[in-house]
Amino acid sequence: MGVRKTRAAETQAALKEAARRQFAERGYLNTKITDITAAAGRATGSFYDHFSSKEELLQALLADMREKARDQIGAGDGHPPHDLTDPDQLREHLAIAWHLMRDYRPVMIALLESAMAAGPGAGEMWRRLIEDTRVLREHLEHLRDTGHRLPGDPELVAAAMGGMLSMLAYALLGGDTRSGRSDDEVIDTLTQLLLYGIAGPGGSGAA
Amino acid sequence: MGVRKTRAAETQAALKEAARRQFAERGYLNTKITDITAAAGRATGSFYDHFSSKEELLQALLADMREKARDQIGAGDGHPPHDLTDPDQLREHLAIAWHLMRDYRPVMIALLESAMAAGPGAGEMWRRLIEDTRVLREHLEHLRDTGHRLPGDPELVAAAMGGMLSMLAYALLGGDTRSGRSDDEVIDTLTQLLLYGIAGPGGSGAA
DNA sequence: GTCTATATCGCGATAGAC
DNA sequence: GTCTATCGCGATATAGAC
Repeated sequence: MGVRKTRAAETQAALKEAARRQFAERGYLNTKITDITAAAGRATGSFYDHFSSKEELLQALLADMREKARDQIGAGDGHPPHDLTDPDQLREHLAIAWHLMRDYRPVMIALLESAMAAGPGAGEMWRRLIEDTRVLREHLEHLRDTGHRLPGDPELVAAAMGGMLSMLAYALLGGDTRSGRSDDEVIDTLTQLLLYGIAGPGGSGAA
Repeated sequence: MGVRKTRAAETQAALKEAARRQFAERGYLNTKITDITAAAGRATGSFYDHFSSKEELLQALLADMREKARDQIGAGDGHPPHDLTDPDQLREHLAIAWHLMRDYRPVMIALLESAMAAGPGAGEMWRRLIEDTRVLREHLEHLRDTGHRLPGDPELVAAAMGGMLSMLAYALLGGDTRSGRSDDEVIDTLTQLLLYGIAGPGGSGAA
C-alpha cells in the first residue's frame, strides 16, 4: 500500500466510524446494518464486501481498540499500580479504567449489549466479567499473598468491581452528558467506596 | 369467579409461567412470542387474547412479583435495616436483595435486558438504577444526615451498589448453578467489600 | 469495490372459523 | 377464548450490472 489510502480502505474506515457513532447513540442492538451504511454514506450491499456480519464488525472494532490502547499504555510513564490499598494507586487504576471506557464508549456499549443479548444461560456475561478483570484479580491475589485480608475470593471481588464499573459506565456515559456528573466525581466516589466501603476509613468517620 | 379457575385464567397463568421459564433459560430478548405459546402448549394467536405484546406481559410479571414480594416482606419480622454501617444489618439488606433476585430471576433478567435493549441514549438504564436503589439511597442519606462521612453522593453510591448487584446476579444466577459459588459466599464477600472496602476494617488488616 | 434491485426469512400481528 | 391460516413488515443477505 502506498501513502494514499485505497478507496476500499476508506470505505472500511467509514463503515467502522459510522458504526461507532451509531453504537454510541442508539446502542448496538438497535443499530441495523442499513443504519451503518446510511451513516457512512455507502450502499447497503457494500457492507458485506468488508464484514460478514455486525458481530464481525464489532470484533474488528475491538481489535482496533486493543491496538490503540496498547500504544497509549506503552506511552504511559510505566506500569499500572500494584498496591490497591494505596488510595492514590487505586484511584489511578480506576481512573484509567473509567477513561478507557469513555474513550472507547461505542465498543464498550456494544460488547455489553452483545453479551447480554446472548442470554443468561450462555454464561457469556460471567465469562466476559472474569476476562476483563483478569489484571485486577491478579493484583488482588498479590495483596492476599502478601498477607492482606481481602473481602473474599479475588476472582469474585474483581468481578464485582468490574460489574459495578461496567454498569455505571453504561448508564452514565450513555448518550451525551448524563445527569451532570463529572468523571472526577465518579472516580473519587468509587475510590472511596472500594477502598474503605460505606463504614469509612476508621470505621466511624464523622462529617 | 368460583372456586374453579376458568379456562382463560388457566391459559393466562400458563403463558406467564412459560414466559418465566423461557426468560430464565434463553433470556428475554431471545425469547419469541411463539416460544412462549409453544412452551405453554397454546396456539400462537391465543397470546394476544391476554397480552398485547411481550413488553406488556413483562409488566404483568412485574406486578405479580411486587405483590408476592410485598406479602413476603409483610410476613417478615419487621422493617429493613437502617444503619448500614452495622455489619449484620448491611448483610441482611444485601441478603434480602440477593434472594429476591434469585427468587424472581426471570423478571430480573427480563427487566435488565429490556433496559439495555433501549440503548444507552435513552437513559433508561440510569433511570432504573436510580429507581431500584431508592430505599438504599434513603438509608445512605440518613447516615450522612447523622454525621457519617460517605464515599460520595448517596444517589451515586446507591447506584454503584445496585449496579454491582444487578450485574453479578445476571452473570451468576444465569442458567442453572453457575461457577459453583454459593449464595452465602457472594453475600459475605459483598458485605465485606461494601462495608470496609479492599483496605479492610483497620485500613491495614493482616491475614 | 461499489452500486441498485431484489430475494429470503423470521416473527409479530390479525382474520375468521369453531 | 382458542384455534388454524395468513398477511405484512423490517432486516439480512445476495445477484448482477457497472
